[in-house]
Amino acid sequence: MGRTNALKTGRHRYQPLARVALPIDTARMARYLIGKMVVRELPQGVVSGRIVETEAYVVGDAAGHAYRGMTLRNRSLFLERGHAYVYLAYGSSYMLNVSSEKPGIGAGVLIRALEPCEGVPIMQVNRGSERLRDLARGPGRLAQALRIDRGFDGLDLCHEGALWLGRGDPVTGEIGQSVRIGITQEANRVLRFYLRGSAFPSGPKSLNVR
DNA sequence: AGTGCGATTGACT
DNA sequence: GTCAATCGCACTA
Repeated sequence: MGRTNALKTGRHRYQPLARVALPIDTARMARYLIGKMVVRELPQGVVSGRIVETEAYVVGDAAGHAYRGMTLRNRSLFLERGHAYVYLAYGSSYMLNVSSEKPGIGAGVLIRALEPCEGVPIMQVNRGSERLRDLARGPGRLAQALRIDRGFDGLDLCHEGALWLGRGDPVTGEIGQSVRIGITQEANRVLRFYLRGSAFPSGPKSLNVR
């Protein structure tokens, strides 16, 4: 922290991600997003976190929500890369995804965990939890900490606003990979990415070794 | 109109 | 480690 003055903008430490810099390939995008920032601007202040865990839901993936074609719920997955797809899982947890392919092609990256950076006290209020490690470890917790819901579905995340993606500090550690969490279809595909050695990714230890 | 099912979480043994 | 809550959505009729 602190050596990123070259990236500084008027209001924030980080510039938004440039869409042209996003890989047009879902698995590569999932890896690319490790180390980037999710920034949420709330009335109380800015809340942000560094992405430490993602999962790719690729083209033709039976586990992906776009697999059976476009519906009212999943249509944001078909937007140009860099748009939010937010849905409600299990009736209680919102999931933040980033669309990842060309317009009309449905695929996305699930943001599964953040290392909290700015606005930790706000996250603690939003989550009703004090523990730093639990604030955004898991996709549902992440959305709760940042107050993300279906209202953000379809938002372009490549511009500063209520919710956007920022360039992070360069990733120094290794990026690990594993099978994805919580799915039954295509369960053997290695499409989960995480920052090795970080305390903030979700998942059992057994998945966080490679 | 009815049915079944999760890209999870938190509580509990 | 196990397990149930919870509800929007897709699917069938």
